[in-house]
Amino acid sequence: MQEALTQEQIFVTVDIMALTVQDGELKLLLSRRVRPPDQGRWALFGKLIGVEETAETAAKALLEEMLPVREVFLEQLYTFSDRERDPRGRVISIAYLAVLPWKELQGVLSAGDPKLRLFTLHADGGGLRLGSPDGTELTGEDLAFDHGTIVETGLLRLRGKLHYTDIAFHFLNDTRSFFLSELQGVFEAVLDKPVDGSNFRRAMLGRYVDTGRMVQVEHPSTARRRGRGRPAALYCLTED
Amino acid sequence: MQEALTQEQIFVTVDIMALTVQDGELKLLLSRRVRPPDQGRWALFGKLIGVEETAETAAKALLEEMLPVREVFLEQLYTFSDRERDPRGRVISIAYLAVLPWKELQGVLSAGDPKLRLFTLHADGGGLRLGSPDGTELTGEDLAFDHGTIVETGLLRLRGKLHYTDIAFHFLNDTRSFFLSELQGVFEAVLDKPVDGSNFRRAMLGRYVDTGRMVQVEHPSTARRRGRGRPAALYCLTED
DNA sequence: CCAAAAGTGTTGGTCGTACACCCATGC
DNA sequence: GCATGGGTGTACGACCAACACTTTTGG
Repeated sequence: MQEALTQEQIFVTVDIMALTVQDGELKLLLSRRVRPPDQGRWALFGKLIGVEETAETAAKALLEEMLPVREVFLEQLYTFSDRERDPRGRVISIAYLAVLPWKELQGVLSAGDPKLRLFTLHADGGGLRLGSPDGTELTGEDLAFDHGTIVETGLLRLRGKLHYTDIAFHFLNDTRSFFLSELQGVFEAVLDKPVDGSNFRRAMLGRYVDTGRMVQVEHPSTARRRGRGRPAALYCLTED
Repeated sequence: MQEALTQEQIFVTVDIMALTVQDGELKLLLSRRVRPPDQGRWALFGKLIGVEETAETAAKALLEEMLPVREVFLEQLYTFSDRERDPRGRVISIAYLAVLPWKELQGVLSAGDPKLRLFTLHADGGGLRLGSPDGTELTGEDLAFDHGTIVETGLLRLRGKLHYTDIAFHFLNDTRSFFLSELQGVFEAVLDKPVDGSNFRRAMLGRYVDTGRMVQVEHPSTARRRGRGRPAALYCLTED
């Protein structure tokens, strides 16, 4: 006979830190809380996990609640369990990092829900700096609960993983047709500093083209013009 | 008025993957389960989180239950939430990685509790291989619950962090008096492959001695003899 | 007892890769 | 103005060779 488990109630939630790159800037999707606690503050998306859900599936479900069905990059970040992180009780949060192409979000945001907003995300030196087009400037402290801490953790993780994983590609609107400069723009937005084009090109060509994971699909000379400057080559990510 | 939370009962536990290096081999501390489910199988240490505990403090408390009070390296690994991971119900586990100097464990193990055992840990290619001095050979599948998965995750994380963190030092019996070869032994045990002594020395001297985080405390010529071969220099980790 | 061998610690070099930084060229 | 390519210097790891100092071995 196996014993039954007994434990005082602990609530378990998932929180999603949804990121995208728009206009060369890293942006974080936040929602304004409409009720206490922390009413009126900006927060990550979160929900309680159902008994029939894993943390993964709960996070996916939460994302799909607001986005058209589509596969997005989702990765577990860290689990936060400070006693005072939620005044409603003992709430443990499993935080996830989501990476979205800007085009995915465009539709959702153009609906004009004032409770949803994209904030530019910077973290030079001490803390976070969040900005919105209407001039609002926030720090990590201004976010609801411990969400400032979560965002800091996520940003560090993202920056680290940029170099040795394929995570940057998930920011692209179309992985089957993009310029290297677009990819470079993602790197620059995430790292929040300029990247040397020459080295970047060499690195990507060596890491992806030489291994067949990426191919040039259109030669610049045959392409239609796309704005100023020398036409760029189009690349396509191959799936395997 | 803030709403009360309601959620069907989900249990939250911490599980600890405790590692040490002994005789040039990476070893994992496991305990044999004395009751169902998975009775008789080897498992990580785990316990339910109390309402007054954070995951961190719960993990620390669990470690101290079996070890003399002392600070050990402890780091959150990942949170596992598969629905079928525990037949007793909906149990989510926050897994922690603990790094212990062999000398810390020696006392506990010499007590002779047959429910505790150190297994050598290898992971070449496909899966895990766990070995014990009595000839027992296990794979990840043989462990209780999903603990095989947890151990794989932890090992990958440890190997990655070895290079850009100070985690290796936590395996040392005495961080105030050690040989570089001992530290190199830790690297070789964790990575499970030989490490070039020349580069290792250069890297450590550059990374730690030149920055003042490590100092040579005894010149070989003035040292008492310590076995065969050329006498080695003693180093000491400075705290800051 | 002494000399050679074997084991361990330490230092040095070369080579290829990768990145920072700069400059040149094509369109 | 932007995309692309080339070149130099530096840092670091893989791999190799030599040397320093000790214990062990065996005549």
